[in-house]
Amino acid sequence: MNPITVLLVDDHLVVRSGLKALLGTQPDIQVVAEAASGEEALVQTEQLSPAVVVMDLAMGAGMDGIEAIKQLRRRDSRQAVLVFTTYDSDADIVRAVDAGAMGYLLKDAAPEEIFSAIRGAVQGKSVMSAPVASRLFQQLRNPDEILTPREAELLSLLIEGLSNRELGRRLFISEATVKTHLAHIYAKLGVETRAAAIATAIRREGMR
Amino acid sequence: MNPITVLLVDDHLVVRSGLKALLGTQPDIQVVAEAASGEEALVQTEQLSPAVVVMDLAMGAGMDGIEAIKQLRRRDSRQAVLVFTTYDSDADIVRAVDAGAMGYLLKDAAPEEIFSAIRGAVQGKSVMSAPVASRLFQQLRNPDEILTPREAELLSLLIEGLSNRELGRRLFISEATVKTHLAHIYAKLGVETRAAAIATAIRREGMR
DNA sequence: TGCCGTATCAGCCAAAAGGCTGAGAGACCA
DNA sequence: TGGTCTCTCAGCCTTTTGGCTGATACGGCA
Repeated sequence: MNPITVLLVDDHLVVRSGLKALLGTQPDIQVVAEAASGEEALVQTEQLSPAVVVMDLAMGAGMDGIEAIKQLRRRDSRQAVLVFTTYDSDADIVRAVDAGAMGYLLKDAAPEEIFSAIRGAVQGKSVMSAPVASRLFQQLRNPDEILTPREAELLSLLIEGLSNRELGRRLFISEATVKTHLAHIYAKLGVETRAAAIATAIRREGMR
Repeated sequence: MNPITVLLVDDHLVVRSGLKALLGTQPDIQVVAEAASGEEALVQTEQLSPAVVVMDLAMGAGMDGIEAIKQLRRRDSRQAVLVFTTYDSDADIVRAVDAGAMGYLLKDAAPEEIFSAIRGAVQGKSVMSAPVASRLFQQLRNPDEILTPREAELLSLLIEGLSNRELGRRLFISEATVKTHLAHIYAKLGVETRAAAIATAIRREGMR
């Protein structure tokens, strides 16, 4: 049986080599190429059609990981994308999954976990580190549970179309505080603008 | 039977006197006060409790008519507010009705129309000039019909949470054009910000 | 032929929103 | 007692939005 071909995408050489060495210990996994940026990843994928793309989200310059995943999805390539990153922020997890990632691994994951994630990915199984999975499930089950009471209150007014100033007046807090809450809400909903937050919140049913 | 007490609110003296003279011809209608601004209108209403407030929307300085109507509603006063204005823009009509206006008359309305509007208002009947009514019904029936095809297209992307730049790229037009379209959409939906536009559009069912 | 609606774009300016950092107070829990 | 979470606020700076004015172009309709 042919080995699973893998493309590594990470802007740090050390990480790439380390991962490559690690994966090299597995006879059924073969790293066929490396890329240091999202752009490079797209080109390499096009040319080599690896079975799995293991990608960091934070790329120093140019296209970031999320965008690269979206681009790959758009070309309806059949590669499975595994996110391999340092942090497990709520926002990144949601965005990566939305973009089409098959799995989400933390860099401190055990080697065996990484191997099985890659093997599972080619079979269409999605794998994620335990802490990541628990966060994601919590999100999916009830996205509002992860919002604090105050944040939920603010969100419910936000979707009425109020401005920051109006939100502040309504809740008897300063505009600065409103902005702080909003930043947290955006992070938790996995969006970047109030427009997207409203769209997301209203769509998640119940909030209308 | 006591005459219907009326407060006139308009920043133009000539309009007030003209209207006062006109209404003076009707024995069952009595103008008890006049105000030249939204603020003044609130004070006068408080003190005199007129049965009907006839108000222009465009006030030179300070609080505008829409805001004045909202304030009156908030104090849950029992006055009926009739909008008496020069223009019949879609935005103003919707906003005035939303704010709680009982009727919407154009300044070129026939005297008889004005009299009957005032008489109807005290009985809880809402009256509006024919062109106003037709616009409003069109809005309510299907708000999208009044949007041009291009505007509707833009709106459908807007509620996805895209920024102006992204909208431009997606539609192959400049950001300037996006802004122009947005301004028109806001006017037609009767909102002022993209956040409110999204909230409104999604709620009007069908757009989700 | 001239006007109107639609779609396109520009430039300028003010207001709103967002990113980032840092910080203090109170609650709760280990 | 010390850490963590939540809520609060500030300042600074950049980007995005929105308001306003004005302009060009095309197609239909009177």
